[in-house]
Amino acid sequence: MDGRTRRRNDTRQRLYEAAVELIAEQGFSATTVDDIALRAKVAKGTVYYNFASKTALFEELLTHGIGLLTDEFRAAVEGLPPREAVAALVRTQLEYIRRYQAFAQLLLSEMWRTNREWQQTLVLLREQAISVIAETLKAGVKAGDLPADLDVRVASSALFGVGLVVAVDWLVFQPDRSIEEVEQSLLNVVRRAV
Amino acid sequence: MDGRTRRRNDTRQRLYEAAVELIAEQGFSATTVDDIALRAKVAKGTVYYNFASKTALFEELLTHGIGLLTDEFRAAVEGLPPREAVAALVRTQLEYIRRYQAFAQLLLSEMWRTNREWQQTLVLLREQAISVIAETLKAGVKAGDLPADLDVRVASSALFGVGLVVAVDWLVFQPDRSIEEVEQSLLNVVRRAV
Amino acid sequence: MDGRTRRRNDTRQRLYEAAVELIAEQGFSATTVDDIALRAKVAKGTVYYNFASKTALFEELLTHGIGLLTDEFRAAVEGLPPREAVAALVRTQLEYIRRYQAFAQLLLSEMWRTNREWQQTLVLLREQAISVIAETLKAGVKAGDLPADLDVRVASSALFGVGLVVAVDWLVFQPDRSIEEVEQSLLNVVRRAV
Amino acid sequence: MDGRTRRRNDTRQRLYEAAVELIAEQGFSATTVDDIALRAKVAKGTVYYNFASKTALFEELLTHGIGLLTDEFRAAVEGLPPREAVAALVRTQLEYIRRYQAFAQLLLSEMWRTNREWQQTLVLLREQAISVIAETLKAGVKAGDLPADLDVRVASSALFGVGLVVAVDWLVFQPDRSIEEVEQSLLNVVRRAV
DNA sequence: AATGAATGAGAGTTCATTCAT
DNA sequence: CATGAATGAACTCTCATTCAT
Repeated sequence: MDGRTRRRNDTRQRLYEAAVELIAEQGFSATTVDDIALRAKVAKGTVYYNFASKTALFEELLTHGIGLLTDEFRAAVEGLPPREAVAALVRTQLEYIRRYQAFAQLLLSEMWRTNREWQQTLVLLREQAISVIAETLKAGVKAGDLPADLDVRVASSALFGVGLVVAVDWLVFQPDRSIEEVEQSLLNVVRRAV
Repeated sequence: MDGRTRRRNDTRQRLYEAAVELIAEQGFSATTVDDIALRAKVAKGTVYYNFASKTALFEELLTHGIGLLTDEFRAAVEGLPPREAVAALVRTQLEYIRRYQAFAQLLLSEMWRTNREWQQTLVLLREQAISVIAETLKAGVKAGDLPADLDVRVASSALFGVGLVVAVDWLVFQPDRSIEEVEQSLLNVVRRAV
Repeated sequence: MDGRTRRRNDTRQRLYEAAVELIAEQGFSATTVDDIALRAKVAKGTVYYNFASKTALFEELLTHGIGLLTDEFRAAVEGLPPREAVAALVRTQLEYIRRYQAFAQLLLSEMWRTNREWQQTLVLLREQAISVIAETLKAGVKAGDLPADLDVRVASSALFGVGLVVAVDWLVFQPDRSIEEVEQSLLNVVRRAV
Repeated sequence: MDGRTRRRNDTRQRLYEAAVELIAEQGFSATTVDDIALRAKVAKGTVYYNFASKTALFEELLTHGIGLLTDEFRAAVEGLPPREAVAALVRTQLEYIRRYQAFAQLLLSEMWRTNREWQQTLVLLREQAISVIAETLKAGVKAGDLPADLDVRVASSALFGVGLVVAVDWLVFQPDRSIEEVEQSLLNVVRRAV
């Protein structure tokens, strides 16, 4: 990687971060390209030098963020027996949300919208992340470690949503409490529930 | 109420409904006043004759919607013993979300944002609704029906969020499943959890 | 005049007064029909019941106001010898401006504009008022009481303008000084000048 | 100054000129931003790229214009004995008004309004310009060249107003007469008056 | 690789005017 | 004679996007 490419990657990274934070706070529409450029400390034109459009920047950002989560999900369950794998998923999600709080907020706000340009992209990405959960649950049912009548589709979707909403709620409204407490409570509930 | 007042209230009601639906689908910023007027079948100026601004319309709408939920929560727990009261809250929330799906979607999208004009209003309203849950849980702990070590603040907040996200997820992504299933699963989980 | 007509005249008078004050303060365009109705304590529709349009209200108001001034000019010079007549005109103008301060401000603001709807009306009215001054000066020149080389057209126009600007300046920026002082200064200057 | 800065200053200058002319003709409220952009031959957005708001453009314009007049006043009286200095002020003002006719018209229309956003700015600027006149008169009184009982505050204010109204009246209603005549008449009157 | 002045379509808002009551 | 809810054209202002430098 030569100097130019490195510089460019730097700029792109700064733009990603600026965009995630701002969109988490205000939403996509309310965040202007001027805002993003200002926070990333580049000129407005630079945004368009690096991304085709505001929407493209957002979509790349979604893909990047959820791809990361999916990868971490995959790594977490690798080789674990079903019940431990479920616990690992919960821990991984919480950990991820703590690290990328703004991105999590953004997901929570956009995931259950309809009629947005990037809806299709988002649905696909969601599917991707949830499928790791679903596979884990399916394996558990097959192995007899989880109840045979567990509705895998509903359960994996709910697991994902619950983790997201509980963690973000904690970060936004009760930031004084330790994440371990939240993790413990969630794990307890999940263990009893499945 | 004279003819004029009735006409005006009609108009306001139509505007509420149009705005809720559109904002649920697209978010506040992406929804234009033209859109709202068009769907409510009034002229754009009429929106401004009835509300001071787009933001004011949204705030009145939030106040109205959450006020309704809070009232239903209050009515639901009236005179019930703790564990039944908790179940009643869950049922009420799901019922409410089913009836006012668009409003629920809107809440899910806006509730965990920060830095928006109406944030303060929203935090207050949230407090209002959640306080009914908190009181119910507190009474249950006091009566010995719920675990003595239950963290009421975390639990009520989580209960509210989980209901919201699971129900909306169901409405958006799995509308083919019956609400009773969802209710049953949620009740099971909640019962075990508390 | 029956009860109805009296009531109507009342309303019209109130609207006149409200409009004059507001237009003096803010100008014609910046004054809204809502403002006028509010200050006159009538409903907005009432303005349109009494006047064809905002512009018509303003034109009637100009005609009425300058007509009054012209009449007072005429009455003031009646039968006086030239030099006394000039003094009388100055005194009359000041007196008038003191009584109808808002209207005078309004005149000062609109009289030297160009390209406005009512420009033609205003020019005509101005001519009307100034012609009384011009006739007085002409008679003075003829009688040998005023310099033979006095440019009547320039002088009458200047006399009118100077009186207006000095008086309004006094009312707006030096309201603590007595009108007699202003009158005395003006009379001195005018006497020496002609 | 680089190319970009030069381009931008060009644009700002063109906008100043377009705005002055239009506001002089029609007044501030009746002049639209579209009008201004059209006459300056730039896009509407460019107005807002260069000025925060229509009001801000107007205020900058006022500051710029009266600053210029004040500077010329200062340069004109520099080193002159009192009576000559007064004559120089009159000549300077007339010359200025002839050069910037539209701005003078605008001043005449706005200076004696009340209750406008920029009123405070205008009062301050007026003070600035008039203070040069006042200082000149004060020096004359001190030197014994002007009557000891001259009310400096009233006189300087009147001098400013009279010059403005007479010159603008001449430009608007008697553009056929030469400026020298007007200057001569004004100088005569002023000389006798003080 | 980056910049920032300029653009114009489209957003929120205002307001003179109409009309059913 | 008077009202005030409703209207829509026209306004001020915003912002994603372009492009010459």
